[in-house]
Amino acid sequence: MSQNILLADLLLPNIEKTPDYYENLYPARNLPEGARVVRIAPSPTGYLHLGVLFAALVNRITATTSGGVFFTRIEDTDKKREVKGGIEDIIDGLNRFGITIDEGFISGKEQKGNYGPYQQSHRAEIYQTYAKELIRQGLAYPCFCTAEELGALRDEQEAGKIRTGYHGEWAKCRELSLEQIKANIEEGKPFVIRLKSPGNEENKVIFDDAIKGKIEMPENDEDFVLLKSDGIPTYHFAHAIDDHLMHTTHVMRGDEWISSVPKHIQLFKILGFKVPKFAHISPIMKLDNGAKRKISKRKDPEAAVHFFAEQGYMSEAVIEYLMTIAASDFEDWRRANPDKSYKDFKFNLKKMSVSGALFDGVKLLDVSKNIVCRLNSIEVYNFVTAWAKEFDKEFYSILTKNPEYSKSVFAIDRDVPKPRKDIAKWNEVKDYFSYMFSEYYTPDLTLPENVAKEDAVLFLEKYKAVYSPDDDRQEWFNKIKAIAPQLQFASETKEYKANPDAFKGHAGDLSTVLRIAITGRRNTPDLCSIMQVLGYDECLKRIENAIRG
RNA sequence: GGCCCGUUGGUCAAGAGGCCUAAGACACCGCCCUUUCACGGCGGUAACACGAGUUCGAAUCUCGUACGGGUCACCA
Repeated sequence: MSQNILLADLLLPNIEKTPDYYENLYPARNLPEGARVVRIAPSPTGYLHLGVLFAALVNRITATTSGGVFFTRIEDTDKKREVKGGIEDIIDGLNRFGITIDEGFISGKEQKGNYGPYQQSHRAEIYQTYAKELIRQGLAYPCFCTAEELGALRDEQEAGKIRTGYHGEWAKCRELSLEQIKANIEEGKPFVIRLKSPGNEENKVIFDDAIKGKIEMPENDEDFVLLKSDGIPTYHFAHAIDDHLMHTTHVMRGDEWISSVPKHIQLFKILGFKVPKFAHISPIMKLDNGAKRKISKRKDPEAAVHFFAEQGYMSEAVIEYLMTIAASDFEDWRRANPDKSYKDFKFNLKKMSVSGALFDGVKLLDVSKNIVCRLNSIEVYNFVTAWAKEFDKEFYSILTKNPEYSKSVFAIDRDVPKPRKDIAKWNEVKDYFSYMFSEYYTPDLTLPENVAKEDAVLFLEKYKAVYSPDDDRQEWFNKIKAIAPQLQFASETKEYKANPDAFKGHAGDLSTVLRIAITGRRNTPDLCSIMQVLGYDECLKRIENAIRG
């Protein structure tokens, strides 16, 4: 035993505290029964990934539903992969999506809470303290194996068809004597600290995953690395210590971690910690050449959450869509509670899919339309201009040149009892309303097949004479109906349908002619409103242009 | 390859041995409404991976096969 204490001091001479110090520093949280303490622990290796957003959402809503705490912790123990500005990108990204953070990094720069620091690179002493304790107890040891040696070991195992890894008799450094270790250290050989795993592959470890259910796996017997040669912990070790000290009750993370759970459970037990509840979230998938695969940062633009901002999706829409994936009963709830915030939804982990869902951009569009159609013209104006300011400067200046006009454009078929459901994302707006802005107006004056050019011209001439900008919808259409018979068109559609041979067409066809003259399109929102917004002079100009054309 | 997990219409999914002649949503198609388009209403096409077994009875339980996914680092 004293050998172990000597070893501990030799390996980690600068560590003077003991685990008790930290146990006292971070007392249990004072939370009501049933409150769940959850977290996301992203590593700052790039921009905010859709999967991280999804995990954050699930954690957030779990904390909210249970009256618990949602915190963030930065897992920056791999300095090689670290990206500058990575923390800001992730945390600020979450904020932009309305994911509120109770504790930890609440912005790119600020941390909040009594269980910090919330950045693993600032917690080295804590991990080393626990590692030292493990060494003292003979549960961890130094390993001097080089990458080459480890590679050779692996090759040997593969050749002999033996399970690979640093376990059992393959764990050479387990047997090193104190003298050998001393000599190695004096030679300046780098070393890692490994767990002396008490596990046996023959035994089973069973745990109940809150999402996936009961899972049974062989016990861990690998002497995996606790502390890397730079004294920084691996994920596994940091996870056990941080989630214990931060009193996480539910570890909800991507399901790529499932296979490591035996390691984690073993660590928690060895360290004398209470094992948290695990919930492994299935990844969001993507169809690639007919094959399903996890959505990838490298291959899929939509993996980066920034993509949605560029396209002009509302963050609410993305969240709403993610909720439909997260909870199979969410859509039913939404129908019953159309006006509530998703935050009021009672989230149940059991309603999460066990297998990964394919990302469905078409469904997102639909969800998005349902949200946008509830906005009024002022809100749309504000959102579109905010979007354009960042992603379409030209459109921005056009929109803001005459804000009142722009707002009246967005009011068309919107500030009415039954708003139109058309726009899903802001980058569609320019094209959708192009005819409302002279800069983008490129008319296609092709007439429908059933209307002759002469009739169209004649109609426009007659209409021009009676057109008044003050006409309401009723009056507006009445004028078209009044002209119809003069051109052998039916005033009423029913009239035409009852006796199609008696007419060239019906008033609807003529309104299409007018629509084409005014907008250069065959399909638009309410034409009467469009003409009112465009104004008399502009409409007249366009009608005359169409007559000439 | 070892170890885990999964497989219900094109997609998301409900489903916990008889309520399944298998719900709903998106997409698609048709009809109605309608000045176009959209909205809305009504209707339609379309699924339990396969094979054994247990059972009076299986989408649901068991086993096997196939396929898909994850994981096997001093990365997280």
